[in-house]
Amino acid sequence: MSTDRESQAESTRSKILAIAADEIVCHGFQSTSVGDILKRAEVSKGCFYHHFSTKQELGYAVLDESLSQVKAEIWLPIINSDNTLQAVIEMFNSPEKFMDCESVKHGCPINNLAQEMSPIDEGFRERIEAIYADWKKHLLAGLKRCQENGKMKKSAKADEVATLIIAVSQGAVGIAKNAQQPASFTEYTRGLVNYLKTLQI
Amino acid sequence: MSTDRESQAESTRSKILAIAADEIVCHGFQSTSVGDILKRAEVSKGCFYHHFSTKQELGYAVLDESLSQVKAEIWLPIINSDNTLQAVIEMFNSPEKFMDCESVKHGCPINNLAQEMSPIDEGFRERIEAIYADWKKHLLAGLKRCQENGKMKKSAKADEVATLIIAVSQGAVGIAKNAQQPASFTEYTRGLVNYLKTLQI
DNA sequence: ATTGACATACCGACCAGTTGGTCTGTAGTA
DNA sequence: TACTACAGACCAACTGGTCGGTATGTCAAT
Repeated sequence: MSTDRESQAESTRSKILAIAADEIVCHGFQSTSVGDILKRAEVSKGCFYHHFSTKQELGYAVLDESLSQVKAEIWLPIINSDNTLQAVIEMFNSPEKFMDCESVKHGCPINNLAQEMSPIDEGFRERIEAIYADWKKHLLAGLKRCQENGKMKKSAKADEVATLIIAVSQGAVGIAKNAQQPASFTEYTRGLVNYLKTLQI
Repeated sequence: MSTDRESQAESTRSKILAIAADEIVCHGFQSTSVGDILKRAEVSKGCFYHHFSTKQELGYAVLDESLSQVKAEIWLPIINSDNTLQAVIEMFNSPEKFMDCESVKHGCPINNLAQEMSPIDEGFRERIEAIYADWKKHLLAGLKRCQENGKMKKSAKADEVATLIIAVSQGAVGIAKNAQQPASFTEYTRGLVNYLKTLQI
């Protein structure tokens, strides 16, 4: 059967990918050593370079395949809610439901890569910009639905609210990462939450 | 005279410091090579390690002596204004007066170091947290002055506004850095500006 | 059913280049 | 003589990446 061998190979690949993702959030991309990934994954150098032609390609793969879960875990519930505005407020009120303490300390993996790699690697930049654009598009759609359903004041400009939410969340995640404690996230987010409440009907 | 020799040494030191600061904003701390600094500064290794005992100590010195000017250039005018709220709005409306195109591409140097080094080096973390706390303290004082002088609604909670401003500016700087164009800064900042205008009297 | 050609998945020694850092030495000054 | 300010050869550790080899499987021809 080809399946056994192929699925074995696939699991090796995803093992490398998962460990690489972890190493990258901990040390950043440039300071992540391929050698360290090999050790933790208990995989030979030949094996690694069979699956990924360069370290850069590994980085792209981590971004594409492993980090798409940020969207699924954090943004999708908000986007798909029938009351997006309320869902955003709840997320900021109870961040611990979405982010554990570890991820606060390491920050948003996408934001991390954005800050480190965007100025020096166009491949990273393009991918990350696409992610931000995607978030904004869906968040905006959700907010407009709120306005149509009478859950959000129509006087507010939905696109400005959407970008405000994204900017604050990225800023607060960064500040909380620096402080190394989740409480800072709440502190730097409270002003936005209270503003968003004034937009509710 | 001792002065000649000492001032010569001091200028060597500050030359290293300035070039190191530039290298660090361009490549991040960990990926900045001491060797590259030596080449650009036209200085020998012995000279470098005479002035700085380790690369880490150089990083601290850059943070303490070189990057603290960010405050002076951007925040001081806002903090010292007799109408801080208005000054903040103006800053967000005309960011090009405060940040040239280059600095948009490299992002806020302090935020860069925060994101890179805070989780792995307590010395960097402490210094950066102190800077943020300082910004917040002075911004808060400025906003309270606005309230007392009847330039800002007293119904707004000054501390929440202050943290909101900081979070948005950090988030927007990061997003603009990723987009590699100043226009994004304005886009992700507009929502805040319009909110701040509603607080003016 | 057996064989042999071929591909996949992996192994690990090896490589040139770079890293931060050390050490010995020296020119000028006090 | 002793100290400061520098010079630069040198070093071990580590970097990402290469390359020849091998074990294991697929598949077509016999």
